[in-house]
Amino acid sequence: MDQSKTKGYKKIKQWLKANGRKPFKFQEDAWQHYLNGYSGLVNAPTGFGKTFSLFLAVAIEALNASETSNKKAKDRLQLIWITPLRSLAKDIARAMRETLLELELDWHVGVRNGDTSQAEKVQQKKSMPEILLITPESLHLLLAQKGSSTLFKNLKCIVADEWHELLGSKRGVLVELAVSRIKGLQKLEKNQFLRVWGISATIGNIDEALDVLEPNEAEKRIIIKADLEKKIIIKSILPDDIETLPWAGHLGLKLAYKLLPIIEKSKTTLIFINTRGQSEMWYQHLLNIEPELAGRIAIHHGSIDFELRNWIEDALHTGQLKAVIATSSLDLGVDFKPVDTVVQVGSPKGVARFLQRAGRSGHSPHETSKIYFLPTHALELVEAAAIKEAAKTNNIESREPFIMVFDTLIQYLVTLAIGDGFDDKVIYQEVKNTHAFKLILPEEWAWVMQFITSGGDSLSAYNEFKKVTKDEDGLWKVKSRQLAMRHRLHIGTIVSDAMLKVKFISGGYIGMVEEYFVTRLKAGDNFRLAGRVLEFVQVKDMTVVVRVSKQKNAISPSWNGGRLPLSSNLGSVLRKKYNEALDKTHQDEELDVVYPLFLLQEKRSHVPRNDELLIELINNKEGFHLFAYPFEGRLVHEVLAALVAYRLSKLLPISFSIAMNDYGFELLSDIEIPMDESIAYEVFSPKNLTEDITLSINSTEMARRKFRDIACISGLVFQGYPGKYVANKHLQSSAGLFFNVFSDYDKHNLLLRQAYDEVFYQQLEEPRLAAALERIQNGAIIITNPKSFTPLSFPIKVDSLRENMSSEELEQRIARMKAESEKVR
DNA sequence: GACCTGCTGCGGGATG
Repeated sequence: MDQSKTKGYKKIKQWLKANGRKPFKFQEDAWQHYLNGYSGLVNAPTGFGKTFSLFLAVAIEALNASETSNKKAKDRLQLIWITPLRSLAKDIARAMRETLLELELDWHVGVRNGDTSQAEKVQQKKSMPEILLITPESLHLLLAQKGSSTLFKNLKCIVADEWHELLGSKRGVLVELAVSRIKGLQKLEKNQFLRVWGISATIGNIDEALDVLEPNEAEKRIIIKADLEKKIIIKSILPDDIETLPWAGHLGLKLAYKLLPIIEKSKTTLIFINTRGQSEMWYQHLLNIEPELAGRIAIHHGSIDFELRNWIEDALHTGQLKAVIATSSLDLGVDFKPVDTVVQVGSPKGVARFLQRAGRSGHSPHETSKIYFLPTHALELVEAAAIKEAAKTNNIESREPFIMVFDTLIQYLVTLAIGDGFDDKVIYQEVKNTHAFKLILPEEWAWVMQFITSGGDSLSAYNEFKKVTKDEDGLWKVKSRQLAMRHRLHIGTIVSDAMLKVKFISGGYIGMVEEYFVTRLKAGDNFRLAGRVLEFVQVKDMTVVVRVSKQKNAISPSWNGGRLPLSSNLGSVLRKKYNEALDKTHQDEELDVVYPLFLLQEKRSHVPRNDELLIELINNKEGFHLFAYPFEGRLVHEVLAALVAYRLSKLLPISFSIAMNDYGFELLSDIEIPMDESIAYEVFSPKNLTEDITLSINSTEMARRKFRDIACISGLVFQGYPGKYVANKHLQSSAGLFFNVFSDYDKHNLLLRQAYDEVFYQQLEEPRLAAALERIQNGAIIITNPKSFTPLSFPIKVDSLRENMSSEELEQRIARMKAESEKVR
């Protein structure tokens, strides 16, 4: 049915017209489909009003129904808007409130998350706002409330904003489960209005993204793709001479001076750096080469105090700050806080991340986004060319949804049990209808139920694991109030490392550092955080107390963050660009600049073709090196190196030390490594892959480490109260205890199985590894014997040296390598 | 010809 003749629809169009705006076609598409009862997914570039496509659809519906809507205060809730970030909720709420005012629609917009005050929560309990902006965690907390099952009676729509961010994580599973429950509750009330919509940036598996959000194919579902091109210009910051760019390295300070004019001529600049520690170094370096920037630039990353970060975001927004150096902490929030210019320092490792960052500039529909790329080593210029091509052909990474995560399921069931309780037959069906658990077997469900009611086979002797019991009304509930409170504190799937807050003696928080970093400090030592040099005084009440230091130089804490491996999309385009660089079949200025390096690589060894695997055998004083370059990212290379080492050692007793980077890996041995074409095909074979991986790496140890998160999420381990401190060691050891008990007495424990699955599929990326080996089998293997290190092998060598050496020793070693290299020349 | 690596995100309320 055409909805454009309805009262509300006309009003919205008039209102837009009065503001000099015309809806995009995709927005009207979304309104029409929403009003006709569809669920779906909206996919459009940033800056085109994705938010308004759905928010206004719900508003139209409300305007159409305005006379009849006279609901009891309790039944007000119409729209749940899920955002992955608290800060986004604030910005979206503001925009919605302004719009509602202008539309004269008397609706309230509420925000519900960890920042919401107790008073406000009580108020919401009495009377929900019509629109509620909420995080996945807080939505589960809502389900954990007594009396929550009536809240969703008149709910019309659930929107998962930035759905691509949640999709590839257990937080996405939280959304799936909450949606399944709310649908079930509406079925009970026989009031089924609910439509489920996602808003997503472009990802490789957009169809699957919809399947996860609305798995029922019988529903009316649609994907609305905006037929709009966002123009993006990618400009590499090129060295005047390739020789100024190092062969190896990740910091990139050598080209920093080229950034100054860019910062100067832009009103606001966002500089993305890959790591927290490096962002501190860049900040210091920019101030050193341009003291005028003092007070006009700032750092923003995950270990800087929340308040300070808020201030920085606002100051950039208002133009008080000229530039901010940031990690992925500023990836999101594109639609509300655009900047003039964006710079990416070093490899972004993936196409999607790079484009998302680019989108923060030139944000309105007809502007062009511009992003500068500053390479930190020579080969990164090839990455720049590869990203340009991937962006042009829309070769964007997928986000793999999680399935069969029993820790999250266990948490969810206890959540329901501390709320209004649950009927296991009903919930089983609901859970089985989600994407995450559609493969769950009746016996697995029975195991989960047994686990939350009795603690399972191995924990049945302990009362604290008998969490859930059947009530007189036939529903499963948690009786203990203390247990319920502890559980509420633990809702969510993010498990953090032990961090200590950093605070001035005089008061005022600066940020966080890791526990282990502090253990190495003694009183009087200096370190750098949030761009300031701080003198360590003491640790008191689990807070690091510091004062301002007069020293200029200090160490930067390194935080043990996640690793960002090269995505396989980028890897494959990268291999292609290697050929074009040597053949000069390209139009990339970046490749022109690195051309001399490719010539040298070809002269000393070989530039691998698209369908080739290059193996370099180099023999020097250090020993016998084998380098191989699959371009699959360092996580895959880590496993691949162990696998090849294991298979070689079956041919002849030999041991290796292993090193890798995003492009390839190295095996180093004292004795000559047996290698020819037939051996190469054999050791890079996908045959017996799973068994050989298991034998070549210590999967038990890896699973044990994964189990820490699983133990926390499933509620086996209590992480302590917020603000109170539980030592990391304690957490690891008690999770380890459970791991041992389950391994010894409860082999069929599903949480144990999940730990191994997570190791194989997420950490080792077995499917990607298998695909890489398949590709290698079908291509050629080229073996060369260079006389010295090549442009490809050198960076791996430097990285491997760095791991075991101080920087001074490293300096000497590099000087020696350089000298030896020159002799050959 | 060549050095300083490792991201982000969340989080109590029932009862007197």
